[in-house]
Amino acid sequence: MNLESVSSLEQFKLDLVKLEQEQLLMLIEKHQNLIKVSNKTALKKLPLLFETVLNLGNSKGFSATSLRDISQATDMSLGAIYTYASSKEDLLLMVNAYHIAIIENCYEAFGKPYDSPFDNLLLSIKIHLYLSQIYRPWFYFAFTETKHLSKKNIRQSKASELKSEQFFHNIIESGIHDKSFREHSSDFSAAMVKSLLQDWYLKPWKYSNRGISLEDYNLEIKRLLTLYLLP
Amino acid sequence: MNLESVSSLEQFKLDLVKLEQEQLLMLIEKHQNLIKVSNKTALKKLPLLFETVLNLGNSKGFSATSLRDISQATDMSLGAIYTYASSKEDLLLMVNAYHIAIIENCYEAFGKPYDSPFDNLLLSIKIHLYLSQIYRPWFYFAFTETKHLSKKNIRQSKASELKSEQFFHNIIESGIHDKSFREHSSDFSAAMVKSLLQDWYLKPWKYSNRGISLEDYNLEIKRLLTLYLLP
DNA sequence: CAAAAATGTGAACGATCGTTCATAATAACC
DNA sequence: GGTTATTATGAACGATCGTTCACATTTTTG
Repeated sequence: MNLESVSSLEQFKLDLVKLEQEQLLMLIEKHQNLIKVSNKTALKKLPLLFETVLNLGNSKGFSATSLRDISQATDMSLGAIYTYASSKEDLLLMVNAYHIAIIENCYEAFGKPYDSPFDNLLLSIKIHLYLSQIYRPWFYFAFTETKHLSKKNIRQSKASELKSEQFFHNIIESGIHDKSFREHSSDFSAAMVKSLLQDWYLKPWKYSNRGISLEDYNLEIKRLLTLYLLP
Repeated sequence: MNLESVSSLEQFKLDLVKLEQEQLLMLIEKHQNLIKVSNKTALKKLPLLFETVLNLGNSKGFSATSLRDISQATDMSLGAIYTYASSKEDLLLMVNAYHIAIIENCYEAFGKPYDSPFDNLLLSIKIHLYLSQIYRPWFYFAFTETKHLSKKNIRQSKASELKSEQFFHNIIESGIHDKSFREHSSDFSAAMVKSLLQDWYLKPWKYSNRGISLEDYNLEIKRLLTLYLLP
């Protein structure tokens, strides 16, 4: 993952594949005590299982989704599912851990490469938009189904949320500090950016109905921030 | 409900009481065929039932909430609950219908009283913030639990969402038309306003942790829109 | 290709779910 | 205050849930 990856959504998607494989393998090794099949077999079938959990979970809710639903949708028997995950809750945990790992890794891979805070801000926004476009089912799932996690995992989830907001916050602070940004509340500014990014994956139907593309949306955010942040 | 109601959250809350009673009674009359007790009895006990559904639903999800949970939390027997609602789904429908009725009524009561589009916009924002503060449990519930409704009700829910966004959209359009606003995309501007309002009730913990009050938040939105919309 | 290892199968189990209903308790009425 | 109308109760029922496990099938190995 490098600055060229972010030249288009397609390029970004391509460059993600390697990271996905790595993270999936790491996940399997971490949960080895709960997985009864070999790494190779798990690597092959877990993606389908994850995809199905997200699809069914997003359409009828995770707790309303039965293992029989998942079994039918994946063409795996009930017993087979239990060789890839030790329980229904475990399935949830793995789906979350997998996506969180990819996303956090992706953020770290880019960092803040530019001198200009504004450019760094725009880059982070683009990355976030791309990620939420590609993993939209998970972003939506994570938002609406966090309540089914344990208290510890809910805390972790909120922390991760704050961490990414802190990322925007820091960039904005540095812009205010070097006088390239107006003196706004960086708390509010960061929250605003996050809420705009959120709207994109929480209400996709709104934007697709209006024929607003990802690039359009990205551009509008840029226009807004230009007027709001730059003197 | 009039312009004085919006002078403070407390005043707003007071003025809502009458509307709440009216709408609850209308709801009961509408669902009379599914309610086995007298209007008077229903009027007395439904609010507790609604509150409990929202509380439990928001903490563990609606489909993971059993009628035995609700029974325990309300000190009503299983049988008693079935004299106020004919099924679990009905409970959900009534909670939704009740709150939607109040909120839509509230919006209609105010309309667009000012000549200046900017003033009308600020008023609508304040009303929305007040409503989402008072009925936060429902706003959150409606957002995360829509998927448990029937397809018809989901369509209705999205329509209601779009309707309220259209309200902001129209105000912004009129501002652009009379040259008091800059020439932005009113689609994006309206979506931005909505997503900011959403963040307030979807992530309340974020703002309370930072000691940001409702009035603070309202003011920040005003500052943003001043820079973004006004020439 | 036969033996061994790995993976897949789905009937069966106990728990819990939404819902009903015969009956008890309470309130309303004259 | 006795009678009727209204509301409350919770054991019981069938359906469905997550999970297990004895066994069948497939793949790998030597």
